[in-house]
Amino acid sequence: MKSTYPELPGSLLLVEEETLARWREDDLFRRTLEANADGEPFVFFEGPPTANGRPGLHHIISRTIKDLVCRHRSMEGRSVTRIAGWDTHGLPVEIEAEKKLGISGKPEIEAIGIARFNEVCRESVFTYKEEWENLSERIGYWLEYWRPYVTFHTDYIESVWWVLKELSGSGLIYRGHKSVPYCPRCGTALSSHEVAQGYEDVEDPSLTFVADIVDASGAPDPDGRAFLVWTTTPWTVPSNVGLAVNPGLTYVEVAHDGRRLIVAEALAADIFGEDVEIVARHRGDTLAGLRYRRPLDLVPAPEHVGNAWTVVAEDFVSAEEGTGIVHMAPAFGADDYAAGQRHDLPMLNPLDEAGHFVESIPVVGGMFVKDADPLLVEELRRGGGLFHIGTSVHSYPHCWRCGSPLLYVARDSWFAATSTLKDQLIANNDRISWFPPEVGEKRFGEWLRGNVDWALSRDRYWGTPLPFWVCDEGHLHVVGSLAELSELAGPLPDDFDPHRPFIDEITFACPECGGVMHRTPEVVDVWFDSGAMPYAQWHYPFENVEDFESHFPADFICEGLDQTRGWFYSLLAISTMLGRGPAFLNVVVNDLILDVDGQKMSKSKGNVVNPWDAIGEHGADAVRWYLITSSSPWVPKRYDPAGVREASRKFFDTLFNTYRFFALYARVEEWHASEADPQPAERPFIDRWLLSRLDTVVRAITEAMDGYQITRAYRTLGDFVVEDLSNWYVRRCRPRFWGNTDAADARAAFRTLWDALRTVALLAAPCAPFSSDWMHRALTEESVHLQRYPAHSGASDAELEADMEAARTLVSLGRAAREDVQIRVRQPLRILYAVVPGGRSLHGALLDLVRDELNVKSVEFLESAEDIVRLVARPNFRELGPRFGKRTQVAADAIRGLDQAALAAFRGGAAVEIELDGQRHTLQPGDLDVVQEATGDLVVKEDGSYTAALDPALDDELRAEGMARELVNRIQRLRKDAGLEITDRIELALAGSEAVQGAARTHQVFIAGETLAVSVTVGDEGISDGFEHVRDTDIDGVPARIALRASATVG
RNA sequence: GCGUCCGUAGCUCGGCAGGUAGAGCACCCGCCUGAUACGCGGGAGGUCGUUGGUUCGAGCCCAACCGGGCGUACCA
Repeated sequence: MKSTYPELPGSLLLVEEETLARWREDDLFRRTLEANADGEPFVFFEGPPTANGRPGLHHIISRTIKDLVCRHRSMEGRSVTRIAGWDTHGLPVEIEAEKKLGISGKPEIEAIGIARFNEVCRESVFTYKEEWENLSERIGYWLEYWRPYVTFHTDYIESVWWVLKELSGSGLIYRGHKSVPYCPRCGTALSSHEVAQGYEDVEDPSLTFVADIVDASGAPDPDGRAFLVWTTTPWTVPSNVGLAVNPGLTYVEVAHDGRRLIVAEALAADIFGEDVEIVARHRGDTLAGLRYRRPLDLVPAPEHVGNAWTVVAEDFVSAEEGTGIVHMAPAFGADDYAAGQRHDLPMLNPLDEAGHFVESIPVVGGMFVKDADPLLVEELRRGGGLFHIGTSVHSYPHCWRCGSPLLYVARDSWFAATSTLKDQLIANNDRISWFPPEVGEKRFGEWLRGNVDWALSRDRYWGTPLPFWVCDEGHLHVVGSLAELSELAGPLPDDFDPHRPFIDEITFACPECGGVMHRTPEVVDVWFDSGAMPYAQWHYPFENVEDFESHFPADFICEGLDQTRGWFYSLLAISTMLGRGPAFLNVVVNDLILDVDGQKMSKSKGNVVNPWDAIGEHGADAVRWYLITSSSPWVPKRYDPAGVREASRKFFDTLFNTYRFFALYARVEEWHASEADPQPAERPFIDRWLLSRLDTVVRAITEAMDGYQITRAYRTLGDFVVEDLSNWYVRRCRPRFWGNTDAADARAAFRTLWDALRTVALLAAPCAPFSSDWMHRALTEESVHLQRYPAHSGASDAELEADMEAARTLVSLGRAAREDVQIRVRQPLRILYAVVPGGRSLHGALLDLVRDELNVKSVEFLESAEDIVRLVARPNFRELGPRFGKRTQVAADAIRGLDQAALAAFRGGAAVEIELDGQRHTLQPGDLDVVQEATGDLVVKEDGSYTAALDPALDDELRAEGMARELVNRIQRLRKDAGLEITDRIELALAGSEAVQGAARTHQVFIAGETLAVSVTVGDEGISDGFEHVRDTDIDGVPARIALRASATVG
């Protein structure tokens, strides 16, 4: 049994500190895992962050959601495995290492040596590991950091190899020569989802050049005809080997400066102006096969010329932009490459690995491509081939890590043939529930429908080495395990590190031809690492086979929207290629966190919020609560510290105050939950109401949580705590908690409030794990995180709740009426007339409650006072619409026009008709509401179908009572100022005008009772020297004198 | 360009299968002040981005447009 109810620490921050210490002491997280070890699994996958970057505020939102969902399921008894993960390979790490070593680019890396370079990578991988772990702990994100999966660990790599071997076995791995996005700085190709991360608007040259037509022998065209060609990449012009036209478009020859320039007809006016001189017209297909002189003769002609420098017909050519004639450089463009293959166009690639022209090229040798643009334009001008040069802004892909503009270059790469499984990818995606759905259906769905093969290889150093060995004959052997490798190549050392450069040295005899097999030098795309985590986190299939089977697929994952093409895709692509269906079944997507002004947070803008600052200022629970309740996770969220403060004040302060109230009196009265507490059915109306509300709230929250509508769930809880629990239940029930002579009633009140607080703690636990745990321990001495989440019992009573709703609405209206006539609530009034929709009327305790709240002697429901009532018809469009169609408004007008007698009759159940265009229609009960409006000297307030009419008339009796209440109010203030304890008894003397004295005498017993006065004397003569505290005061202009002293009588 | 989300009171956001606009904060007025330097009540404040359309009736459905975010795309 609870010995006592502890004081709340002074702030949320202190509550969190204290709770965090308890968790550490109790090793609580592990205990929750152990408690549910035999429960039905709820499978969660942690998307691995890179620990060589610091965690930001945006990480807090997804981590809060992850934690919230996992805690919720855990409280439902599910066994939730929450293995941490670290993404440790790839370009981000390598770039960091380059900086650390003060080098840049592949030649410098290789000069230092791959061994040394990778050593630095390995060291930097965990730079911020501790900060991540500490932040996770501080925000209450429970994750099994003691057994993380780490993508550079040998076991992990071995599982990735296994995956690759499986894929290879299914014929999904191939080496291809394709045009791929290529980062010249990093010297490697990128996958399409990496490219998607780096689009930026840039200003590029807009170049239009001339390509003179020649005949088969190379002689100029006798008519001086030439093509006009547009490009935004002048550096590709030396590599031009073809022009493409659309076979179906019409092209025109335009006389211009002695030449006849060919462009698409649709664009002629844009290029030459309205008064173009058109000399001839051609269909595109008739132009195909024409030869032209290459615009720049810098790159040596290839050995196999093929159809170089001829016009080809391609459907992708449009007349939207440029000239309608497309410059083709198959070495630098996917369309160009494909068309080149079709038409036997050669590839001219004068670039080195770093995107520089090779030294042997005249004019631009050794230059970076983008820097060469102006020189090439100048070169064109000199040869007479320049038509126009300008600039245009368009969005262009950049390296997602280093920011260099990407080049599209035809290169050898390893691919996974995902596009052959497009239908399965789509089918598997259909089995995933996305929150919000449109991300899955639209954004991700579109992406899948446009799926291209996954370029897996990276020409880099720090990554999972591709386990592909190739011999001179071109035979491929994929190694799927370390055991297999040692079988082929001899024993491996115990501490074998599968990374480069060591792995590169391993060779073995080709199983097919006996030749020497060397490992292909590339490493794998990091996204492949992370997408393989479902298997590799268990070192599957080498170990933990059962663990893996019971933890696939994930029931739930949650990451930022930016992972749509990242982790979400790699998980699905790999599981689909393995034939295992979707890797996850539910995914919550969160959007960006913006600053107060809606700007993206970025270091350059200096508007980044440090998560430690946010938590240090407001507390983790407040930040968590704010992030969850301010708006749905999937809409961009503006982070507003003022909003966090408000959330904190509103929810946490209210909840804490409610606890303080409970604890204060529970201590005084020494109440503890026990069998002696009355059963709910035996408790007063308001207790049963609160318990009903609680059950309704539990049901609503459960439904919302099950549907991953966590924002809705916690808004519901917040509203309950503030509106129902604190502002209504506690406020109404305050007197029941102290000095209550009805012991059963006191027990009922304490028990109800205790139950409510405890249930709120349980419900809040997933979202606000610290304060809920503090409170739950304070109430029960047990951690909230080892309890079961509340299940709704069906105890809710809709009638009860509707009655209370009606009462609260009437109270609200009554207050508004008092406001109108400026009569404060302390002044009693005679009567309130009330109308409640549906003919509901209130009785008993509820009626007392309304009378008490409004301080009126009686409340009458208007059936009994029809002489002061006017009936008003309110048409119900929902019913009338379907019945009257176009004439709904006419019918509504007719109903509004019904007279008092007709309405009274209708209310009484008689048949009433309206006439429309000569036709009579009998009104059905649902067609209209008959509402009563008060008339006369009453103050009337309405809200929907509610009406409250207050009689503001005062008489002497009411005035005296009002005065008595004012006196009580002043006496209480004086008591407080005098420093008396709540329970101290006093001796009281009152004096003042006739009104004061009269009221004091009439209501002496009342005043004494309210103020704990053992004696009351009235009149000036009563105030003698013996009173320590004397005060002259003023009650609405009436002077009064109050005197009191502590009584010797023990209370 | 295409796609998607968003646009509702000064600010942050609700608005449940279309039935005639809400909450919180801030502001103003009042009340309360023996759990709560907090609370309560009230008030003012909106042509629901614009324009059309469907409908008896549109914040909600459709179309176009405007503004913003994000995504996407090697249209050279």
